[in-house]
Amino acid sequence: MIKIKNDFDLVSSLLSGQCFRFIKEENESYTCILDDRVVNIIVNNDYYVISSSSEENLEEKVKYYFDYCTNYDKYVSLLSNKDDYMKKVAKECKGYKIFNQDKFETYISYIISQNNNVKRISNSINELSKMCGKKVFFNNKEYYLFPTYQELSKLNIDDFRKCGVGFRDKYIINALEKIKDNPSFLEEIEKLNTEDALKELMSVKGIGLKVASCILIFGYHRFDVFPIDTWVIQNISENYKDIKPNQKSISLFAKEKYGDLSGLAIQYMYHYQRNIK
DNA sequence: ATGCAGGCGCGCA
DNA sequence: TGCGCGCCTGCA
Repeated sequence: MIKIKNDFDLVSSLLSGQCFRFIKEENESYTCILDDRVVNIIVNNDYYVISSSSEENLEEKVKYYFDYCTNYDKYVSLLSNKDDYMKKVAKECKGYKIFNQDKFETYISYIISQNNNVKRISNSINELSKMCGKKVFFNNKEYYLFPTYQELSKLNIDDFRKCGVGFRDKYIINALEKIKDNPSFLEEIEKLNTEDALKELMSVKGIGLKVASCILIFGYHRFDVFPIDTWVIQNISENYKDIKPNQKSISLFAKEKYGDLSGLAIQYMYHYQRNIK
């Protein structure tokens, strides 16, 4: 068991939709499956009290996952200087963080997320994990880690269907084949600039701009890519009257206005529109 | 109960 | 290049 400082908004960051593997317990604590272990987090005013199925490097692990290494205050103040509306949004989003999730897990999870709702996405991911992920016992309950590439590759198209991924079954297969052809595919993305990284991810049939952007921001912690969805379009059109409410103009606007932090800026707008306002 | 939920690929102009 | 359509499926 460890304690870490409660200096961000765990609950709203979890609920914002960036990760799919957490459970709210009856005692208001949260149980999350983080890569190689299960953790339970009790929220106190000053501390998060964290217990885990594995104590090994627990503090390091948790601090990395919940992004204690990034100085969000600096980003909030940089963004606040850009315009008045962003100043208001950033202030409200101060506690919102983008986690450091596993690349492979993000890659597969966001393929499943397309034209889908959070509940069913979580369901499918849990089923996949149950079918081939490692079983872990924690507090007398069983949990299943997200499968590794090797584990997931053992499944066939019917198995994916059984997990409820629907028509995305073939997209997952394509994504796995990409790694089969080039085992360091996901690592190589890291070295590319954002434009090339998007292009490379989109070379997988089943990954379009939206999914590729989600993978880069949530799996690679790239703060200069922005998944644009209806929430963001709504927010921009309500607050920036001279920007046309479509993908292209919003993308151009965000790049020019917020530069390297455009992804974080758009994420703040998304979060504000969907969860705070 | 029909359209939607954090899209995508395809076929057609 | 741009647009409309179908697609799994559970849920409001």
